[in-house]
Amino acid sequence: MNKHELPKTYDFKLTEPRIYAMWEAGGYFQPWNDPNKPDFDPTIKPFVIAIPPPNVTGELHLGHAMFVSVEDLMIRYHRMKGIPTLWIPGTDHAGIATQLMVERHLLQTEEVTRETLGREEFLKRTWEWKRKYGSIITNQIRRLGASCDWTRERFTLDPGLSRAVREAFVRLYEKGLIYRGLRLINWSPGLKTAVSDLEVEYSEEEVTLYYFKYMLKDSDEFIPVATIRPETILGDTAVAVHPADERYKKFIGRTAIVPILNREIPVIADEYVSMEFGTGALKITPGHDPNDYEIAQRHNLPIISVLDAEARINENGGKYKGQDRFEARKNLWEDMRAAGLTLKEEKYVTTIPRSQRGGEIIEPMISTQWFVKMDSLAQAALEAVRDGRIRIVPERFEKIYFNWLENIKDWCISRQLWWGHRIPVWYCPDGHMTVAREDPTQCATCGSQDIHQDEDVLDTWFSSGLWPFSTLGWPDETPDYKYFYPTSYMETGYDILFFWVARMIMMGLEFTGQVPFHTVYLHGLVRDEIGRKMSKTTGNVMDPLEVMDQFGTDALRFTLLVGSTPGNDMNLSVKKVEANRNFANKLWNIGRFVINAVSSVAPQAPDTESQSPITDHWTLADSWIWARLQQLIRDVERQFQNFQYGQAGQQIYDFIWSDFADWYVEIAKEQMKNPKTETQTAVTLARVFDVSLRMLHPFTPFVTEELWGHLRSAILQSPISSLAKDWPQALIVARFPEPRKPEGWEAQKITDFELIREIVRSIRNLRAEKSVAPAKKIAAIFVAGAKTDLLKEQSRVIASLAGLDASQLSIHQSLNEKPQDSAPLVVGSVEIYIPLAGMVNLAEERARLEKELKEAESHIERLEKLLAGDFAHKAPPALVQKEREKLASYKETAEKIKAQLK
RNA sequence: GGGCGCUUAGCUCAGUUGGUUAGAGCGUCUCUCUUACACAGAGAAGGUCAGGGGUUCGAGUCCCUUAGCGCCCACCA
Repeated sequence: MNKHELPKTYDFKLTEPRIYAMWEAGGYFQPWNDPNKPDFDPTIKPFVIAIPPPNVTGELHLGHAMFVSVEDLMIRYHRMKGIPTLWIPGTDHAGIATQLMVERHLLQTEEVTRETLGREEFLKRTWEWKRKYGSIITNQIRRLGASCDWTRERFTLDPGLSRAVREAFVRLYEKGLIYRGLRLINWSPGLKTAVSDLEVEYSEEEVTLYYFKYMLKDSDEFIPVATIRPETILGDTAVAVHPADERYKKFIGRTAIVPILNREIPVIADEYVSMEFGTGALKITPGHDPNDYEIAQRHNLPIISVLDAEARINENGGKYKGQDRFEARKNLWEDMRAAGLTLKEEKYVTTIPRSQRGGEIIEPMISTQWFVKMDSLAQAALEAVRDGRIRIVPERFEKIYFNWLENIKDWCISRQLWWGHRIPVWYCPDGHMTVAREDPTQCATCGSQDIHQDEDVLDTWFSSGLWPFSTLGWPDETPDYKYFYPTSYMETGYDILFFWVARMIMMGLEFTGQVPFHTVYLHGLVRDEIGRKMSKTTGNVMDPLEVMDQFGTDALRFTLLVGSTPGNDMNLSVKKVEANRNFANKLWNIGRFVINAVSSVAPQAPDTESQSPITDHWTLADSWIWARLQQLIRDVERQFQNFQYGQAGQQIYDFIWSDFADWYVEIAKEQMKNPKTETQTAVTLARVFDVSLRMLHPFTPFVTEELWGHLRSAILQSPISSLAKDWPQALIVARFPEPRKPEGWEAQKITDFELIREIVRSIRNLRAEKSVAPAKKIAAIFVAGAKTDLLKEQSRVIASLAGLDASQLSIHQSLNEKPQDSAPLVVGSVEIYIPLAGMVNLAEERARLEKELKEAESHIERLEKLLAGDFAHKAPPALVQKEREKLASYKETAEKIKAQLK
């Protein structure tokens, strides 16, 4: 009959790709106020998020699903508020990760290493790889429903962004904030590159602590020393003891002999040495230990490096040259044992530095690298958060942020890799450095044309740090940059607060003089259902693509958004996603019902212009659901303002399922049968459903868009078409509901309806208790007192929902004699008698009533005590009033029950 | 060594200006394929909100403390 025959089950597989294509083709992802267009209005403030760029060769994981869900929610919400909204997408070249991937691939397929290919060829291959696979991740982001402006997509190695990197480097250099120097840095022997402090992870491990003798020159005396890395003995340049240590005082200033190598080194005194720990004496290896390095600086000790790039012993290691560090450790120890220099070995638990990427043990090494001076940058970044220009949500991360920045050390930014932004510095044979924005042809100092560029590339995070403005055209003052910068929110996982967020803030302030965003929202990590980190080795990785295949994108998104709170990790289980798939389907079926109702409105239906559903002929249910909806809109708005997205989603869910579907829709079925109420019911259904879809859209964009389209066209083709006359083509740009001040009638309607609802529930309850067949209509007698009019008015509703026989239903203000052979119920001040011939067991009924009486009385007791105390004059009057009313109601109930029991 | 988070129904978790004997989903039990939906409907059972102390008229919510779990930061060989 109607044109809107929708299938019984929501088919997300067909719907999602179609809807996404519609959005993208419709240009909805682009800000409606565009600085590059003639009708641009610069006075309208936009809402902007720069996406955390996924690795260009990465694969979609739940971390992506999480940030897309949250950011798309933020973006869609603001877009629906009518704000010009821009979500800038893009990808990160991810230096180490990508280079490793390509290297591995080349080795597998062609059996070549990057070294044999050479730098130029290797980079060519990597670009090919990027071109071939780089769009996989962005397409997967699309599948999540991300409403990014793909016309503004960026890649960190794009010419524009590369220019920004150079600009940033040169400016910092010219300001003296970038320097090159020989320093002790963290070296990754597996990756053969320096890494920053952040890229080193420490894990507690059990190792061996080796005790040995440091023999003193020309003497049988020795100083006992302990180490966990015996191979570093080869690089020792001193033995240190505490100046006040009675045991070793006498050795200070003497000479010790390095085992096996027989090098002579001094015994020095330094307060750093702890007398209580170990043997109280310390071997000093400035070339391979940060503390020793500092001590060496104080005492002017030589620095000897004994390891090469792959952590093999170098020429300074005598006969151990060429041996791997662990091999050398074993061999050296054996030799020392043979020489009678060892004392003992014991098990020892300590923190071991490991590479975040490769997992191998990081080796501190002396090396020439590029650094960024952090003091002034960090200071500015601290200020920005302290003075509130940037707000971090949840707030507790501010402390963590402060703590890190207050203790920050210079940032090693050079990497011995090929894939990345090459350091824009050229050297001539005389050692002059030329630092330039454009590739120079000659040395800036001496004019020599024999110049070569620094071999190293920059840390990936250097370019990521520029992301919020480099994507908008900086350093040029482009229209996009001028309008969209600074961005609004920065949304990302708390695990990259230091790596990325802090650096963006520092660089943003340094280069643009503005905070790059005013709000940082940090989400938690997604873990498996029992809280374990998802990892390939544990085998508990959930693939978002599979989850979406099985349950749909909306279900996954809703699950990630609801039940997770900012900054807290969440445990994700398939069960939850399934439950939310069910919700999408529930919504779908509510939609089918609503659309059907709209389509069946009689042609001569009256006009529906009135915006308020409160006219004389609107039913209690109509008014109630509308009032509840207004309440919900207010709650949701508040929740959005406070970043409580999960809470907002949950409330919308509850409203739709528990209020709208379970109650209003059921009542609507009855009202639709009555020509008098048919139209208003369809209108109410349509309105409430429309608003629900709008509110839900940022959470579950696909199913809501699809349903809204059907709803809209159903309305436009119906006699109530004026309802949708101002609606746009697509829900994605429809207005998000605005909260209104509660109107006077709302509270009363809600209270009245609650009574009806309680009455229905208690009758249903009784039916279940008495095992009355569900289809059986039963009689009922109501004694309603002051509520008589209300009940009379609602008798049809009560009858249909509670399965009563309308012809055997009577409502009295009072009754002299209580009906015989009936089960008595008391709801508030209303008494209900259900005649159940032969099924009423007097003893049972008494027991039930007594139980209810006891409950009411315990409430009375509690409330009386409460109201007799300080509560009555200390608590807010409105609250006291509410409790008084409750007490009165319980008292009435109790009296009614007592009367029953007589 | 600092700092932070978590501990609420059998399970996974919500519960943000403290307001009155706690909510959801899943699971369990009883009914029902009632013309939107069995990916559903109706009903039910289930919690001394980790333990202790305090502030308050009132605490799951604020303060102190203890315990367990987890995370971050930190140079003790």
